[in-house]
Amino acid sequence: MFNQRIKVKQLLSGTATGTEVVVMGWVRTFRNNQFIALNDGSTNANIQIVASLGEFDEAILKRITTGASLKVNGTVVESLGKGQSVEVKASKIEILGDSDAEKFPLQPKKHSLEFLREKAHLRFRTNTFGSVFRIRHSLAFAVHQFYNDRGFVYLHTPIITSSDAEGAGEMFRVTTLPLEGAPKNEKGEIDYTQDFFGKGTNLTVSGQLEGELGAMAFSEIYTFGPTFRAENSNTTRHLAEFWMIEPEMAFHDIEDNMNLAEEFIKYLINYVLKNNADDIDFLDARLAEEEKQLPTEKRSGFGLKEKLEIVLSNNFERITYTEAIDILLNSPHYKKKKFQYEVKWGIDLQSEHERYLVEQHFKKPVIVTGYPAAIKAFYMRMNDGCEPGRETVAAMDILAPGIGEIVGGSQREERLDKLEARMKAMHIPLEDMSYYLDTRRFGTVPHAGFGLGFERMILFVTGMTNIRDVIPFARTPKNCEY
RNA sequence: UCCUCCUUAGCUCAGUUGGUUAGAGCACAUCACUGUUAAUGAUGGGGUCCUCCGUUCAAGUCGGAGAGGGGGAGCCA
Repeated sequence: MFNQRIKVKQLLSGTATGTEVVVMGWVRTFRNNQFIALNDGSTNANIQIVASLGEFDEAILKRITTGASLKVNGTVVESLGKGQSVEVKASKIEILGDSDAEKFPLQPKKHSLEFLREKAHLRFRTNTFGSVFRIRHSLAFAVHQFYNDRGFVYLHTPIITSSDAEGAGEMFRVTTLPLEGAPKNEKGEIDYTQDFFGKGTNLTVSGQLEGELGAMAFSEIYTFGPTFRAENSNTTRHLAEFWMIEPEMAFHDIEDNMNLAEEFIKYLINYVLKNNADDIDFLDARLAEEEKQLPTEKRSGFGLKEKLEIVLSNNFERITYTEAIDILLNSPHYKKKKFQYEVKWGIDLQSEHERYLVEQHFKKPVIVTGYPAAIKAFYMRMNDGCEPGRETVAAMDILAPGIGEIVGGSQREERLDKLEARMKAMHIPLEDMSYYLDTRRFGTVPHAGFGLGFERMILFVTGMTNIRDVIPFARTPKNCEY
């Protein structure tokens, strides 16, 4: 058995001096031909290995370079140096894997995130990405814990789908037909009846519709999986492949939906503050350092930890779309004509409008409800008693400082006649969606749900600003490395 | 897809009104030192100045096109 080692995190959290240990990890730096900073990914902290002068072959010491992997036998001792309380005095050092220091791209110095993005396979070995991806793991775990504790069933919705009615953007086609010389039908179109599934199929853009089918039996379900959008979006907030959490709840109205979403977000933040305190502290310090480089007017004014604690201790502001428009119209910003896009009832809120509401006006997360029906999806429930010409739906978006839309959800239209009318008006073929309409035909109930962009949540919690830095291997237009 | 900025050593960057042999720190090599904390000191090697085309006696520097990247916008999570 090889793995009889102690992890660095455990070793640093109070191993008695005098204990004989085996540690394994990768060299971060080798100082003074004596002191090895060894890291195994369990924490950003390194264990200092002391290779006392004269006790090791010159040939071995030569091979202890940044990036090399080591197995070290030694004794835990109180450190004589100042930077750490304990260290391991090595009795035996074995090189598991050499690392040519001239070619290894990571140096004991600050690298740009852009550079590390190109070295995505090695960036896990840096402090920043170590923290980010340990937090990503924790958040994923917390998602399951949150819903499991509340009796939700984790439903695996399909990744390959023949449904394209969601309309949430361009889809990636899934096919085994040859690109050249694909079979054609009489109309000269590609004949998908000869394709693998006998019809056209795509990668899913959302598990929501299937999620609704599950909620109509289990009462409460959630999905948590990858989704795919072939939109040519080149921003710090979009990926072609991203992960989404979509709970769907029977017997819930829009208010229940908001309550759950707010509770969920706070739960995730709280979980990470408790379980990843070191990583949050590191990212907090890193962000503070970055802020110092910025001109005063561009600084956010408070730290990462502070921001998360403010979110935890305040209720999310809840306003209607109509109120949001009024706030914008009465804002000094509007009166000074600083908005690039027109503000009037009926528009979709632009990024600049959302940012103003969240970052200038309320300075905390905001839930906007009751959007105009004309700009929202077919499955959202029509609000009753609307002014003619101002029909709204029971939609809700949660807007977060620095991120924008982090959650999008709605109460679903459970009334068959209204749903069918809406689908017809939006030219959605009812026959293709018969399975979906069955939930309204047989024991329909009020229900609601939302989607939380997992990577956007990670951005918020880590204070990172580019979504490509919070997913291990980012897929974006013109970029699919690894 | 649109707007905008950027691309100089392995990395982070400097490079004057266009002018001879393009610099610094880190990294790397050699030596010295040895309880260091991104160790330190000395010496040394290291360049398709993103690519192509053009202007000019002369282009890292000016112009055009292209590629890659950053930021913003649209779309959205």
